[in-house]
Amino acid sequence: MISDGIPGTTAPDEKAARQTSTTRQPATARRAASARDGAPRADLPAQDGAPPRGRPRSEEADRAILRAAAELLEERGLAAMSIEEVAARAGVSKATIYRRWSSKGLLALDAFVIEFRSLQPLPDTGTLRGDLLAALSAWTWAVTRTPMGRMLAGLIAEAQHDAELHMAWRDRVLEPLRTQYRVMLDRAIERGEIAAPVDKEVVLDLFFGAAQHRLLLGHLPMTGEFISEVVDVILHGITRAR
Amino acid sequence: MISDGIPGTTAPDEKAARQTSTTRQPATARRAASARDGAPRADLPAQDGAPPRGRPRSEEADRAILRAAAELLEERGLAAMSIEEVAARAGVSKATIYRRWSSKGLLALDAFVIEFRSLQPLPDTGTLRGDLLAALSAWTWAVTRTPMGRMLAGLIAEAQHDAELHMAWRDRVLEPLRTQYRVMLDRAIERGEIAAPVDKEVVLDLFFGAAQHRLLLGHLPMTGEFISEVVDVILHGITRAR
DNA sequence: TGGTATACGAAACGATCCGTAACGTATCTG
DNA sequence: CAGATACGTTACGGATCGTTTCGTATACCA
Repeated sequence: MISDGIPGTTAPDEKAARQTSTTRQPATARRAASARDGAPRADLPAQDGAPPRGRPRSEEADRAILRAAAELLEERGLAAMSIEEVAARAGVSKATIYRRWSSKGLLALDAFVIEFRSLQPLPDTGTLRGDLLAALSAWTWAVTRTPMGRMLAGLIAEAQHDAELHMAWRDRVLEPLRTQYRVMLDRAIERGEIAAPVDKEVVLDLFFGAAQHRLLLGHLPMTGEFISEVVDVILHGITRAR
Repeated sequence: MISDGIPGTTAPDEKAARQTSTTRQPATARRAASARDGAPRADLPAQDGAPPRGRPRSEEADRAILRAAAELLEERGLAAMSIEEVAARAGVSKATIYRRWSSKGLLALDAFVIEFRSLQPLPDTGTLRGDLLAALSAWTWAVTRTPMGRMLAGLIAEAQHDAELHMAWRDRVLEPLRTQYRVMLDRAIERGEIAAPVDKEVVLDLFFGAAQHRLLLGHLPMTGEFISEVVDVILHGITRAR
C-alpha cells in the first residue's frame, strides 16, 4: 500500500464522456465491457481481507511516474503532456501507467496533491488577521514558488468536462482546504472577533478567489502587499457584520 | 516557379532534414516556433491602402466556423476540441480555418469574445452598490446562462502556456472589463461613497475573483444571494476605508 | 520445490488529429 | 480578358492515443 496519493479511491468507469472523439470508439466500448465483467484495472489490487497474490506493484515505478508527471505538468501543462512522454521520462512502459491511472487528469491530480497538501498548514496565531495572512501567504508561496501554480489551471480546466476529475478535485483539494479555513473563521467567531451570521462560504470565495484570479490571469503580481490588502478588505467587510 | 519543377525532384532530403530537426516536440512547441519565425499568416489580408485583389474571404465561412467552434467549445472544452471537427461541423475545409486563425486558442478566443462583449454593459444606477450588483449580475448571467462559462476555463488554462493567447485574452477580455469596473469605482469616489486611497485593483480582484472562483470550481451555486453577499462584504470593507 | 497470480517492459495495433501542401475551381479587380 | 486570391478536396508524414499481446520477472502458497 503506497502511502498517500496513489489512486486509492477513484473508481475508473464511465470515462467514455471524457474521450475526445465523439462519434464512435470501439476501443472505449470494448474497454467498458472488460471493466464490467472484470476487476477494476486502474485501482490498487489489494482489497482489504484478501492479501495480494502475485507480484506487487513497484513503488519505485509509482514514484518515478509521479515525479515525471509533475515535471512535465510544469513544463508544458496538462493539455500538452502526453502519457507517452511521462512513460519515457519515468523509464516505464505506458501499460504500467495505464494500470494505475485511468486518465491523464487523475494522474495529474495525484502528482499535484502529493506536494500541495504538505504545503497548506492550519495556522493558529491567535487572531483572525494573523491566521488569514499566514494561510494566504502559504497558499501564495505554494502556487508561485513551486510548479504547482502552473498545474492548477490545467487541472481546473480539465475538470470542467470530466466529472470524475471534478469530483476528485473537490474531495481531495478544494474541500480539505476550505475546511481548514472554516476552522479559522469559527475560532474567530468564538473569540468574538466577527459576528456569527457571517456567510463563511462567501468569505472563503472572496479570500481564495481573489488570489486564484490573480494567479490564473497574471495581470498583476502576487505581492505581500496584495495579500495584506485582500485580508484587510475582507476583515473590514465582515467585522462590521451586518 | 510553380511550373518549373518536376514534382518528384523537390529535394526530399531537405524535407527529411526539416523533419529530423523537429524530431518529436509537442505540437504546441512546434506551433509556437512556426508562428514566431514566420509572417502573420492568419489575419485579414486587406491592409489599408491596398484594396483586396482576388476572391474575398467568405463571411459565410467566418460565421459558420465561429458558430461551430462555439458549439464544440461548450460541448467538449478547448482541449478536446479539434480543428478537424470544427471544419466538419462548419462545412468548411481545414485549410480554410488555418488561413484565418493560427492556433486553436485564438479561434476559441474569437468565438468567445464576439458574444461576451455585448453582454457586459456599463451600468450607471447612481450608487456604487447598484452598479456593482448590476455588473456582477450581468457577468453571472453570461457565464451561467450561455455557453461562455464553460469556454472560460479552457481558454484560461490554454493561456497559461501560450503567451500569444495570454496577451490576447488580457487585451480583449480582461482589461476592457476591468476598465469598465474601474469607472464605476471612480464615480463612487467622486460621489464620496468611498475614500480615494482604496486599492481599486484589489477590489476588482475580489469582486471578479470570487465569482470566477465559484464558477470554475462549481462547489456552490451562483445565486442572486451570493452576488449580493459578495457586493455587501466588499462594500463594507471599502466604505470604512482605512 | 513447483504452481499460481500478477506486474513488468517491449512492441505493435488501428485510430484520430495535427499542420502543410498540391491541385483545380470560383470569384474578385483592373 | 489576365492576374490575384480564397475556396474545397485530397493527401501526406508524424505524433499520440488507449489497448492488446507476449515473454519475462517476482511475489505468495502449498
